[in-house]
Amino acid sequence: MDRELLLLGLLRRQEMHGYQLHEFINQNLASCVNLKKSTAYFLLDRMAEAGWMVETESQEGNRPPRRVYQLTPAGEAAFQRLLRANLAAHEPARFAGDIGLAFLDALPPAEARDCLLRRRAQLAADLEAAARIPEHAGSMQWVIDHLRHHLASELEWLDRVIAQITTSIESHDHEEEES
Amino acid sequence: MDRELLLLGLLRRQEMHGYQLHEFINQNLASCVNLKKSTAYFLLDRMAEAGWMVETESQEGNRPPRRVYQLTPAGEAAFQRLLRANLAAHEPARFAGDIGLAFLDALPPAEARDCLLRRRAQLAADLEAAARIPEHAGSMQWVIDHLRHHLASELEWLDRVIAQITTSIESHDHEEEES
DNA sequence: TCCTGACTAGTCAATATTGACTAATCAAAA
DNA sequence: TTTTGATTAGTCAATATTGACTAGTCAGGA
Repeated sequence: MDRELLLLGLLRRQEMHGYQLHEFINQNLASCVNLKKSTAYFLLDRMAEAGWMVETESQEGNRPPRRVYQLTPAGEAAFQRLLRANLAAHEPARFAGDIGLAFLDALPPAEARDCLLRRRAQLAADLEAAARIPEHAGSMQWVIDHLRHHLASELEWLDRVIAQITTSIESHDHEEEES
Repeated sequence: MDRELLLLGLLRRQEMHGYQLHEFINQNLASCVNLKKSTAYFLLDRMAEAGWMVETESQEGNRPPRRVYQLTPAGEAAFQRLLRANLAAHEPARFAGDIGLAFLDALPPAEARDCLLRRRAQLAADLEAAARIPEHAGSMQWVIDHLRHHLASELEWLDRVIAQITTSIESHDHEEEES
């Protein structure tokens, strides 16, 4: 449903062909959705079927022909409906990374810490990358702000986890010393 | 991949049947994964196929027969490998709710604010629910802590968004007054 | 000029995921 | 007591998603 909203929203600003849509999304909106090319075409075809948009073949030079999609009034109506639904609902995020944490005690603490430090490095890199994203026009900027806020919050939390594990390693070391 | 890790990790503590696994996950680990019953059975069958676990039919009383799964050494090895991979990688979360925000300017500000206030209510309710989750044993507690931290951070951010929209509505009102 | 590797644009068979269903058991109300 | 609704346990056909592929274009170097 949300992916449809995204495609509709982009086509609403200007008509585009499939490849272009997929490209734009993966470049600018990777933090919201992970949309593969084949999925994009599937959704576009289905929405065209539903009368939300019309396809037009377009040959530019002698490049391969491209299917250009443009919104119909029914598509605009669907956009309005989906937009309100999306904004009004809180879709909780799923953290696949928490699955590992749930079984953290299956690993010797020192090794757990090593793994998490590698995770931290990636997270920190992502945060820096997010800090370097240039300003975007209009409300697209909210998405970037959110990404930054979220990554910063994640880093803060991960550091707390690592600190606690480090403490537990140290106290364990002391016990070793004393025995 | 992560879902496999989850099933392996649970079966590692004690053998369980499919329904029980699905039940436990949806009760306690809904913040990490959204695993439907049919998906759970599909994954369990596949992992049994791969030799990571063995199925045993078990009839208790005259209840319907249940398939109980228990880990093999190959399953334990897979668990160790997947656990390290999961812990060492930062899997960025996707926020489907950001798609709506990207098109926020398609709505009159007052209406956008109404929608977001409804989103806020849900988020606040989720946060309160998370605050009431009882303590869990061992490292499962990290998952709950993470959920609480994340929801609090989200609420903080959403409040900032709403505040800014409210400001823009007010300044717009003033312009109306002056004209 | 001809080759190579990257980009453009899209297809399709294989996989993964889900919703809707069956079918039995149990508790408790009518 | 028999009917209703909740719970347990799992199946399967329909949908959704993906990875691997085709096939043309273009730019630049040998």
